[in-house]
Amino acid sequence: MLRISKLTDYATVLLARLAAEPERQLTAAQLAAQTRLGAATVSKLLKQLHGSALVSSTRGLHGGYRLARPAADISAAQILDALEGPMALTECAQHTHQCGIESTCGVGRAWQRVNIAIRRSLQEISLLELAGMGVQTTRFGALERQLRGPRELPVPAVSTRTEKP
Amino acid sequence: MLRISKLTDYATVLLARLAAEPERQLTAAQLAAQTRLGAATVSKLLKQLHGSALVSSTRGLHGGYRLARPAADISAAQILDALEGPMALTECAQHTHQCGIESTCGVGRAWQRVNIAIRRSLQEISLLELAGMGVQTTRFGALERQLRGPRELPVPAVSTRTEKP
DNA sequence: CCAATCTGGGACTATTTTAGTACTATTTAG
DNA sequence: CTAAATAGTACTAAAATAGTCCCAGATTGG
Repeated sequence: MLRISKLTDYATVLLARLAAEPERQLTAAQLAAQTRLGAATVSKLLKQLHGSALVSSTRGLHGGYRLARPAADISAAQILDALEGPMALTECAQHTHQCGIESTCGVGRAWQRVNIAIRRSLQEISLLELAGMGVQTTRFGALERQLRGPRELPVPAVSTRTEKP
Repeated sequence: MLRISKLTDYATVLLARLAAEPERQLTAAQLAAQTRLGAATVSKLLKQLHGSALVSSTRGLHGGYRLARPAADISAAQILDALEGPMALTECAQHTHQCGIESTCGVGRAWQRVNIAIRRSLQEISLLELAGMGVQTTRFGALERQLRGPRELPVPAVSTRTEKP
């Protein structure tokens, strides 16, 4: 349903935690405790984030993770990419095959454009904003502009992340 | 990967076919043949689209489907809604529970806003544009504006829908 | 009235994706 | 050397997605 996966959501929470204390180095276990997510899962996610160069790590005793760069320089798009691979709204946008439906397939092209537009929007949102550490002014640009409008902002529910420790 | 489901993609193709011949009434079988999708699948999709009032149907001999309203009045958001239900980027955006992570959960709120922004963008795109029957001028608004920019448009691949008839 | 041809609505199955776990290797401070 | 970390990989379980089938209801031509 055009939804991001739980893992991506978790990862954002982890990154937000790291962003809250940029100077400290936190271990996977600490982050698991703080976020109440499963230790194994947290560990896996951090590895992935490390692979995508969003966090840096030091191994060995007293090791841990921290953000690879300032939260302001990490975009939502990058987080998505790190966890879900380069995004493509439709399957056909990925391959280069021809499909049997030459006739109607301006459709593919159109979704593709939608795709790109969304992607660009996501690039404008930094981890700083996702973490609620605001500076809502400069960035959020296009998105924020659309949000301000005739309709009122719906009161958003608080997160419901459930997992057994 | 922030992707729409195959079925939604198929549905768009079907709608595009219908949009191409607004005056005719096409049967599920005809549409299946034209789009090369499985007859059963097409049938299911059309039922769903009918349920969401995107297409109208007449039963009995010489029955068939046609668009319920002009293609210009059907938005991408409506198509998404019809097939995937009201969209919510994260799981926590749906329920009203509290999650254990009160601390970091500006995150939920932020995704929520992203969500709404994307949704609003999708509302600006009509089936007419998705079908490649353009009038790219008036609508596409915010999205199109973002697309025009420093970067050049990547050449999009043609659709690769595969299914055995 | 009857048969043919449609749509309508479920129920069901297979496949794919996602989520979560476990185990082993490697690094490093003390 | 050892304890506490990360790194890598493989595996399992669960859930969502995709696709199929069947039968009931509607309509129309003969």
